[in-house]
Amino acid sequence: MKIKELEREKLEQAANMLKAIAHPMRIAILGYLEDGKKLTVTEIHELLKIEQSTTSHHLGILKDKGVLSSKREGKNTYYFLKHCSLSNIVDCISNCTHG
Amino acid sequence: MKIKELEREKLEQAANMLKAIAHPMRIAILGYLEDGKKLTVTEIHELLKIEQSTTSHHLGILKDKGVLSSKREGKNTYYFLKHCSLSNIVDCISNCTHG
DNA sequence: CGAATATATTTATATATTTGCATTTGATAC
DNA sequence: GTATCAAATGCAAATATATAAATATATTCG
Repeated sequence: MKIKELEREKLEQAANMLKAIAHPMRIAILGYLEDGKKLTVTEIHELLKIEQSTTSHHLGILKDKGVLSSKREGKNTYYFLKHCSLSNIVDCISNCTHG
Repeated sequence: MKIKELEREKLEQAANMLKAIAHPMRIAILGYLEDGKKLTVTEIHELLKIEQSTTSHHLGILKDKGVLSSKREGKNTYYFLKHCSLSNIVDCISNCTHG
């Protein structure tokens, strides 16, 4: 595999990760998961006041792209940040946003 | 306007900004614009080896969403980061990426 | 086992994005 | 003025994404 390919792949992975985050609801989810907090699908779906299936879908995207991890405990599945530093992205984008 | 609306709007703006960044070519562009560097459309189009019109389109998206600013000088238009701290996002996502 | 709760997946429709080509606009030089 | 270089725009086809409703899968409890 060429260096160039590696670069392209890495760029693509980075883009996919950012694309996963780049959605109002998913940014809100990340906002709730700062400082290593762990929340269940139901908790998030109630906090955000959106459909359960939609919530699960969003969490699935974030997990699939490597933003979140999950851990099942009994009936519940807890979701949490895979890399704590990802909170920086939300903080940074918030700073650059006037509103 | 309600607090909730403000929140929703801010989330949306943040999402739009991230969505603008969340593309392989546009991440690459941001990579070239670290440390306050300024580059023209042609320079970027040659660096990335993509069509001029495609380059212009990407730059337009980044500018429209508040990620980049531009400054015309004669025939050339220079593009640069609007907030230097936005480089942190690229750095952060690169760190969280294995590739 | 069956009922209840928590999550995930499937499906369909609507909407948005990416890309390159062709064209156009803008700025400079002659 | 015309020619030239730089950048932006309009368009169309392919592709991707968002949402909700319905359904399916797990897990626990009795």
